[in-house]
Amino acid sequence: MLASYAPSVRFETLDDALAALRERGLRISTPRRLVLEALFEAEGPVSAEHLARRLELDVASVYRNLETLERSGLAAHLHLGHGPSLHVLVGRGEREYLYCEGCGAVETLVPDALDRVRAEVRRGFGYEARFTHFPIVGLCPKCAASPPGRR
Amino acid sequence: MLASYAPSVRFETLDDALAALRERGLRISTPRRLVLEALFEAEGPVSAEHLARRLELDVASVYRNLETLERSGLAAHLHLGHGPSLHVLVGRGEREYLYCEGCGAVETLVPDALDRVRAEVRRGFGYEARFTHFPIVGLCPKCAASPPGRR
DNA sequence: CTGTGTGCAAAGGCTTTGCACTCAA
DNA sequence: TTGAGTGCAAAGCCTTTGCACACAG
Repeated sequence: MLASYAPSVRFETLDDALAALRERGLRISTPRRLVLEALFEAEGPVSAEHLARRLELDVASVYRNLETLERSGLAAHLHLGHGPSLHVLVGRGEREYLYCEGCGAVETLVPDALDRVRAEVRRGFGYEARFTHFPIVGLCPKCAASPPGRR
Repeated sequence: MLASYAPSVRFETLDDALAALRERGLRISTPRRLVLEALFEAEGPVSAEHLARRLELDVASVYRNLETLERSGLAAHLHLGHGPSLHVLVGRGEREYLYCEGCGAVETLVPDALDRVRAEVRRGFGYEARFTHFPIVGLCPKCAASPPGRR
């Protein structure tokens, strides 16, 4: 139980992901493969702009591919504060983050780390909270300790 | 205890707010007063565009005033899903919301409603979660019950 | 009178869309 | 061979900025 929002299928490897795309009748163009590889190699969530620059691809193509990957259940995007959307691979677990508004740090969480928080929201309001699209934002222990530091 | 992010000063009335602006050496122009009044009358968070249209003001002026109000601690903005930022008055308590990604419903919470959720985040990760800037997003009881309904 | 705040217009980030060409299947 | 996917360019949202004028204090 504790349904969570884990993907129903897990794509652990690049080949798994490519196979899934082929099964959907999608083609494996060079840009598409590059984007997918870059997501596999990424340390954390990345922006379309970042991928385009790093891979020397047109940003429009990157956006279209990210959308395709998202519709295929291979990738997802999330919002950390202001600025561009960030993209991650789905299927290897880590989909939830804690974002510190003080120092900008992003802490990657293991899959069920927020289950107790979700349970608390469910208990109080009946809402099934998702923290995948809009992660929990706050102040990390260090920033929470330092001077009031508004904003 | 349970510090929360309640404003240190409370502005219950329009006159309180106007006085606070004057104290800061800010002028009370007609557009500024209209924006403030509209925020006092608003049912919930509103966009700059909405205010501009409703008040027949230039949208740039609305944005500037919202920023001024925010810097003065009278207003705040938050992000509910995609789309424009939404603005609310600070100082009358309600600053936290639950947003349903299924049906778009926005549930306004009383000031300390999320204290137990915050406590759970603190307990688990040492983070001091803020839900004022990026509210908790999920599925309301009704949407959580209905078919899987991705997205 | 002074300079803060205004409307209008232009520009700036992020993202999407139109279009003709390329290349995966 | 053919249409899905590409690069390039333009446009679309949301928001900010520049500038000359207006008006609050």
